[in-house]
Amino acid sequence: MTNSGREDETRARLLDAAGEIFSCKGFHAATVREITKAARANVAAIHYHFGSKDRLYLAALEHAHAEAMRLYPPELGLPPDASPETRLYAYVRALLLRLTEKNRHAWLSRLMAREMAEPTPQLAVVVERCLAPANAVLRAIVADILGPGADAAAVARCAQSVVGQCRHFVIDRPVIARLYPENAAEIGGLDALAAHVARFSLAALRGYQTSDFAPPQLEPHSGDML
Amino acid sequence: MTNSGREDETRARLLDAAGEIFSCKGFHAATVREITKAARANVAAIHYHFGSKDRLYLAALEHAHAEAMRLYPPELGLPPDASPETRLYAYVRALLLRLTEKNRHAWLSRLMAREMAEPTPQLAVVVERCLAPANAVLRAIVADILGPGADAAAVARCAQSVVGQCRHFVIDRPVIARLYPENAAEIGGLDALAAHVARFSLAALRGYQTSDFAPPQLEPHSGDML
DNA sequence: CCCCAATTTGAACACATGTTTGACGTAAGG
DNA sequence: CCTTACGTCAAACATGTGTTCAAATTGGGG
Repeated sequence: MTNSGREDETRARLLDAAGEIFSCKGFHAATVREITKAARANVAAIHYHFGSKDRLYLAALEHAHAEAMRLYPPELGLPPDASPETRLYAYVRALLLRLTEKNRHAWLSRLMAREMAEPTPQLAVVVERCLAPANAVLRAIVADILGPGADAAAVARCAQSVVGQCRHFVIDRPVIARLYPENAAEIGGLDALAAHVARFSLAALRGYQTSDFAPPQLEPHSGDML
Repeated sequence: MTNSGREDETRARLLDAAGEIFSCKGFHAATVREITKAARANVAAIHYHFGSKDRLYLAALEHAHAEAMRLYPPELGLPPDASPETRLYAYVRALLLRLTEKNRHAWLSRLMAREMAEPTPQLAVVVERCLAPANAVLRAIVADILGPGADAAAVARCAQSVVGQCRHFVIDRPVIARLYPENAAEIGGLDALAAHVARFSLAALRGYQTSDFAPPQLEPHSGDML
């Protein structure tokens, strides 16, 4: 302690500052000096408390994961007898909330978003443990709406269509705003976005199984990909 | 050799190597020495041909943009009398192709994807010039399917829902694969993905206007965001 | 043949980074 | 009071970075 009581405090400040700066600038662009300055600590404090910049990054990710799960658990606090439509809306809204969290830890899930664009081996496991339970909940909701005729692949694809919309509206928000410069606010706030994604996805799920869509024959692409 | 004729060749090799390495490791993580080594050129060649690492990055982005537009133009080679459904499928397929391009320039659109996660001021303009025309095409298709009763905001949101699905299925593919480890191939190849996104989105657009969905009242979130 | 401009090269520079060191200050125990 | 352990701090270290420079190399023209 330096002193009594203060010992863990700088560690916690370091964790918070690291999460915020890592999420804003990425792992490489963020410097330990910037983090320690934001945390009002010395450069050596990182090595003392965490060992290295890498381990600090890992610790910040685990901390963010724990905080996100604590604030927005997959159950969402809904009554178990809620309709699938309500549960879908609640799931979408909670996901958007987790992705845009700006209250105490503005960076909670943005770290994970950045990880997906530039994955690091150790953290894939963390992402997996964080995303898998929530995704199971979503698939249950989707399966309920699709009905018994849907196979697992269709359920999985539709669930990812829902997640993809949410991630895009939040993560690519600066790009979307630039695409509609005249009326950037047209896209709307979080609740309007949640309503749109839920409405769009609900209509999609209801008409998915009975769709008469058959992909037309187009000129084949040169190389095989994916 | 060094002279005459070869002068532009190293510049082209530099451009190719820069695009590949920048797209794989990001701007900060990529080093000029790695790029010049991949291009079989000297470190000083970057400064000689482009002036700096930043300008090389900008040149690589513009080069990638031009190549992507040349290979997969927004018109998609469809007959002008094609149905909106066919045009939607073709647009989705072309977008997926652009995002997964692995033939000659595996990194064509991945640079843009990385830019969105970690935007740099100068390149936002490039992204804007690249994405805006294609997005106008998509909005026209979406407006056709939605019908005359849809306002601009609804069209914009639905168009972004389509784009978001495509980006998610391609960019977050490693995450999706980890979510379904038992049957990773279940999601399917590019054509299957294009068929799913088109089917999902078509059902959504057809039912969007006549949807009876009303967002249920949930406990409000603490902070206002976005 | 020799000179010239363009291009490439290896080596060095200045700087920022992550990391380490050793001293300093603060409490607790004898 | 002295010792000890722990946390903090400023300063320095080693390394890798982008950048720069002058010499070397190339092919074409007088």
